[in-house]
Amino acid sequence: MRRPPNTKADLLRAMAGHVLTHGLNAASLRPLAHAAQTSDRMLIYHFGSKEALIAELLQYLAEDLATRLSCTLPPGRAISCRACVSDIVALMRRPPLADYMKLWHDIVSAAGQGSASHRQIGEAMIAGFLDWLEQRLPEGVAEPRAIAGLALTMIEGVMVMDAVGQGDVADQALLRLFPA
Amino acid sequence: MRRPPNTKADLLRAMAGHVLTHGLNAASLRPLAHAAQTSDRMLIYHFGSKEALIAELLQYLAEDLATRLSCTLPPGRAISCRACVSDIVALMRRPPLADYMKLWHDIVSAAGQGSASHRQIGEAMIAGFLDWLEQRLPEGVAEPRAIAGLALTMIEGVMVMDAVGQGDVADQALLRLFPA
DNA sequence: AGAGTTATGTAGCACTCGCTACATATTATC
DNA sequence: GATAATATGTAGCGAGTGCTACATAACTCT
Repeated sequence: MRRPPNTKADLLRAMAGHVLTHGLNAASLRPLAHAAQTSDRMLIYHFGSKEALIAELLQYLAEDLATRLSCTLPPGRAISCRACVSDIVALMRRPPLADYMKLWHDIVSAAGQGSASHRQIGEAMIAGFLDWLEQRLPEGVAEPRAIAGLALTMIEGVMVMDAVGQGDVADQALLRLFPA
Repeated sequence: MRRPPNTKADLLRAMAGHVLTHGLNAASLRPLAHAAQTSDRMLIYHFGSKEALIAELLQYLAEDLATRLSCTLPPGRAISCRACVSDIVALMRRPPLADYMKLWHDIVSAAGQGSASHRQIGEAMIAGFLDWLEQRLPEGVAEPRAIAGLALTMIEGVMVMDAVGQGDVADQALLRLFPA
């Protein structure tokens, strides 16, 4: 294995792009293979099964999202809980992170339908987000873990409202969560 | 058309049961037809296309959910915002309404991926829920529409957290939204 | 009774799905 | 250079997809 032209990481990166633009439900082997300039035959060869491939792909995308989040927002603590949440929401609503939110809802949907692998990756993503969010809260906030949970739950609700075209309601709600 | 053994409403009721237990992604014509004791041929005959069928089915299910919500919770206003929200969440988490929440996330997922019909039905469901929720808030709440929006956005977030096994975080968040 | 509309069964088409069998390159090891 | 392990192409299988063509019942209206 000197310089394999298509290492697993290369494949994952290419497939991630496809999934981000077309969604999980359109993630069939042949389209994924085409996006990675290989064949369905080779995807099964590398990952064993579609289920295992999707699991690895979601893992890759989860780390990718976490990295993008940390790198895009200025490091350090927010000036207020309100600013912390509204900054994150604003970021999630615009490309390129908006695509990750569409994918996130695909994961939530599959997890709700009973897919253990989707539920696990979803649980881990929330846990990681929670840790990161807690670190971003302003200093001196009482019970930061609980506040982070409140903020994250609210953010999830906002993203749902956005998805069905009710972003205005979500905006009004955000204004009331942490009064200025 | 005297007594057609299978009227459209009969078909919709039977198919609704199937979709509630198996989800939207498993809603193919043949399984749906089997659930309604008819054939894919007849479903297309009655509804014109699968897309139109799903649209009518979701419309039916949305009205069904609204009816169940109104009939299950005791009529009248809640004693507090906190109780109002927690009663609704408790109801949504248990059968039979939990199935509607899984379906709801399927709708959100499809809407996010750009399906106009799913986005429309989702938008209408939120609007209806918002009206109903506003009516249930205690008397004397300032700006009840905005509070209903806050409560509903939070409820959506709680249901997402539940779907990925983070219901505990959602519970903690609920306790802080409307302090007792 | 004849004509026309409505309802339904049977068969099938063209396509996609995940996956596999088989053959064959390419590379690593001895 | 022989042998073995790794990597890849071609072709296809069986199942499922939405949908249609065709035939034919059953019923309504004149």
